[in-house]
Amino acid sequence: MTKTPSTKEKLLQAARALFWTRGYSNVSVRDITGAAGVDAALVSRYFGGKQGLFEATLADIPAWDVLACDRENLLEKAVESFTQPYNPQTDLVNPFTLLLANVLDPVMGDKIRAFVQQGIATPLAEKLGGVRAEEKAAMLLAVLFGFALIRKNFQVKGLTDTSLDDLRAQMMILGQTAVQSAP
Amino acid sequence: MTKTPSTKEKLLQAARALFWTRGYSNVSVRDITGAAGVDAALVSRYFGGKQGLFEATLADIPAWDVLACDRENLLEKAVESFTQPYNPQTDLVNPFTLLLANVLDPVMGDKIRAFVQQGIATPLAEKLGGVRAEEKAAMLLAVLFGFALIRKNFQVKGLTDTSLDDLRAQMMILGQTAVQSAP
DNA sequence: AAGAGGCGTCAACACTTGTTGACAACTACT
DNA sequence: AGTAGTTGTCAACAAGTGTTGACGCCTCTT
Repeated sequence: MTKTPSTKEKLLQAARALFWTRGYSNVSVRDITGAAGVDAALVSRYFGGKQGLFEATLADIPAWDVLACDRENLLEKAVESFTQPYNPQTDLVNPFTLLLANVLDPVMGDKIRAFVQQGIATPLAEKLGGVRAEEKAAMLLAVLFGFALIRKNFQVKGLTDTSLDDLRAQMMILGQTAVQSAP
Repeated sequence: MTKTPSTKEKLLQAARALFWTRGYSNVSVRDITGAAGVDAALVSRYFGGKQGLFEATLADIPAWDVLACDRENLLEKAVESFTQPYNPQTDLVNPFTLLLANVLDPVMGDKIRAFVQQGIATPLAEKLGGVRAEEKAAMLLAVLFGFALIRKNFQVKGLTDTSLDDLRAQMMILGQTAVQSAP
């Protein structure tokens, strides 16, 4: 049986779920502690404040496992990780929405941008290699993030109701196009 | 000479500039009135409150002029409108960032989604026509919005420092791929 | 038994938020 | 001149924000 999580873990879990969907400024400390079922004062006690709690959730983001696989099936893995079924429960491990939800925040924006550049874009460019690696990596990220944005956040009709297999096939074509350098 | 704008116009202008960059919840009424140089009480007087002011800026969005041109040069116009130089002053007429900045807002999200679907995605699908028009339109939007997201918001290196001509060429290829239906 | 340290609860704080109503200044009309 | 309507100013409000310090409870050690 799973042992009951500690208060610190309960706070982290609730914070991640809320920051993930609504962004730093749209979530209050009392929202988090209310969802976690603990007192509001414990956020300052355990994490030094709301900002510290947010940074703890940020540090908690798993390394994007796509970066760990070979160059050949990198594209396939990337597409797969961005076309998972729409399930808030399991999607928590996907850092995408947390990044999107907070990049505009006046205090957290810089942190988010630095994370995307150093933790995602630069390693991806190194993995891709070749000429104009940075540009190709950025284009691929644009395709992936744009897809997730239109599907999950804007919920535009053509992407929310199509089968995952069809979507993945389309995304593979787009991804391959993105990583091919113009002559 | 340009006649001095009325208080209402000054408020709308400042509100658009701030909501555009930081999102609804990250902007306070006093931020706006401070930038406009007017009293904070006038927001409630003229627009019925902060929410009314936001909706006024939303109603102020010009119809996406790309939707007005022919089917042939639609793609070129769309790419062009999304690859303008990074200029906050002129970019105010581009609805993109206002939409992105507020789609996650707990109170404004629904309004934004409805606007994107009815004001952009559906007309674009009708313009594209053919089989799977909705899907193709959504994919094209994903490419366009994803590009703007990675470039302007995340400021990833490969897209911020490349020449506009190169970027446009790349985007044209991606856009054409997006609107081609899989067999 | 007595003390210490970790853990949670409660009330309160200083501050910002959006909004309101009273009041003054000005213009336009009779 | 007098009056009505508009427009801007000021102070204040209630609600919500993040944070702090005092207090009580439980467990372990001596």
